[in-house]
Amino acid sequence: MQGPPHIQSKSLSAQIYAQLKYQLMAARLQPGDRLKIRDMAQSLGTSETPVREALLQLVRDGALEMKPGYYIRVRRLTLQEYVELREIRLLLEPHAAAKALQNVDDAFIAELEQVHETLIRAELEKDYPTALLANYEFHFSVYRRSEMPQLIEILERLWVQIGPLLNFLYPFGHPSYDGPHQHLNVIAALRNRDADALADAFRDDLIEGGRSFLKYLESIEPEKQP
Amino acid sequence: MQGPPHIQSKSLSAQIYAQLKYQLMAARLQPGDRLKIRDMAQSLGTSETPVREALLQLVRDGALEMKPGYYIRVRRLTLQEYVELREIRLLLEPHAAAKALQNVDDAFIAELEQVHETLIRAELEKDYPTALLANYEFHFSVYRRSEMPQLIEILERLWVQIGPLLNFLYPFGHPSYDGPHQHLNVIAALRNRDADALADAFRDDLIEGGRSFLKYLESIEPEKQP
DNA sequence: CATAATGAGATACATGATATATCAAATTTA
DNA sequence: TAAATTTGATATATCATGTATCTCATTATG
Repeated sequence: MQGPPHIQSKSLSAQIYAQLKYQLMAARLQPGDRLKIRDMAQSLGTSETPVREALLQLVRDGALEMKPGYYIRVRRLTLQEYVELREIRLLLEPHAAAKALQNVDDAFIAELEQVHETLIRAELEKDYPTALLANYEFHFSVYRRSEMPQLIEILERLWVQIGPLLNFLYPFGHPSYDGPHQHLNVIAALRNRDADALADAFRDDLIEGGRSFLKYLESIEPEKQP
Repeated sequence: MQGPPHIQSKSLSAQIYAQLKYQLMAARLQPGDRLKIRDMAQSLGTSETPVREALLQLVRDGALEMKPGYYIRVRRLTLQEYVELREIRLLLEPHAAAKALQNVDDAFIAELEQVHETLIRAELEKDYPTALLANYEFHFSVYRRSEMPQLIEILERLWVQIGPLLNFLYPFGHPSYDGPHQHLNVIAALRNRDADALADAFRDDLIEGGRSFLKYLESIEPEKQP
């Protein structure tokens, strides 16, 4: 999600799709939020067709759910679905990171540290949308260096499914930092050019980052989210 | 791809999407084949809107490629893209198989042997569409037992990207069986309830199955496919 | 209290209009 | 004369608009 979307010279469907994806990642939308084609078309100043097409793409991505003749809303992940997504991410993300290592230079590591600082600052200030975007940027700026575009596509789809849930849970369950932040292990591993340590650092970040979310999800699962 | 598509009581887009997906897996379409919205709408007896929507889904899946104002055609994978997809599959498919093991019983193994026999018979008779579908069925009937629906979704998307290429290459490059077929190792591992052996068998099947494709792809890559 | 009819709201689809990319032929130019 | 460029015709996707249909909630009814 590189900056706010100012796309041009693409089809309208594609532009709307990109906008929505950004909103899903940037804490603008929460699980269960309903999206109405007609309203969106009006507020965007377009017709319903491209809106509908963009929404259908996101349904396919698993970010939205649709009851055919009736409504479209931001998908609500069950606890079980969240766990499954995490399991898949554990298979893919450490691998992407390890592959990225060969394309990492010192300048990149410096940039990454900047992103991490932005994340920490935003968390302290309780600016969760910024924190979420910084976390996204931290992970994907590494993954992108893997030069595996199709793997990155898959990972983007996984993240856009989880995004709204994080938006909802972040204030309650963001990592607590008893120990050092896992991102620092990532940076250290990059410095040492140690692929195994790098993969492990991402694995740990995923597990630790998810732990508090999981705990919270378990506690509210019976009653479901609003 | 369970049998020919006779879908009902779904949205038109979804029906058309399912049909196209089937055709992509069943050797009806080859890389580079062009798909025209208007023609398809006419031959299906529907309007253009649902056709376009179905095609857009498949573009999103990576099965089709589209030059925005101009054409839509079956995607042509480059050698590099094929290799990347195989790398991703190697991360996911053995895992899915291992997870499936706990839900496998003897009746299932017997069914799987039937599917494998269908595959072998079809290959001998050079009935490649049937062989491809049987191979699909062999793999996914195992994966489905993993009870990881989202992982299976991802795998389906990977296969639908590769499908047309296999349709094109199968006559040239289908596995040669110097040794025993890897599917037999799969069945043996299932019988022994050996998760590691099962994962390895799928890994080997993927690598061996891809080897001859790769060789062929490399030989024609410079000039590209028709 | 359970069930059936009714109505509002939203999506799904069909139809029609517009814009744009490509290709080929004609024209210009070296 | 040959090459390159322009120009126009054609085909196609894209988007807008209008209509039909479906789902659910509410209310009426047995």
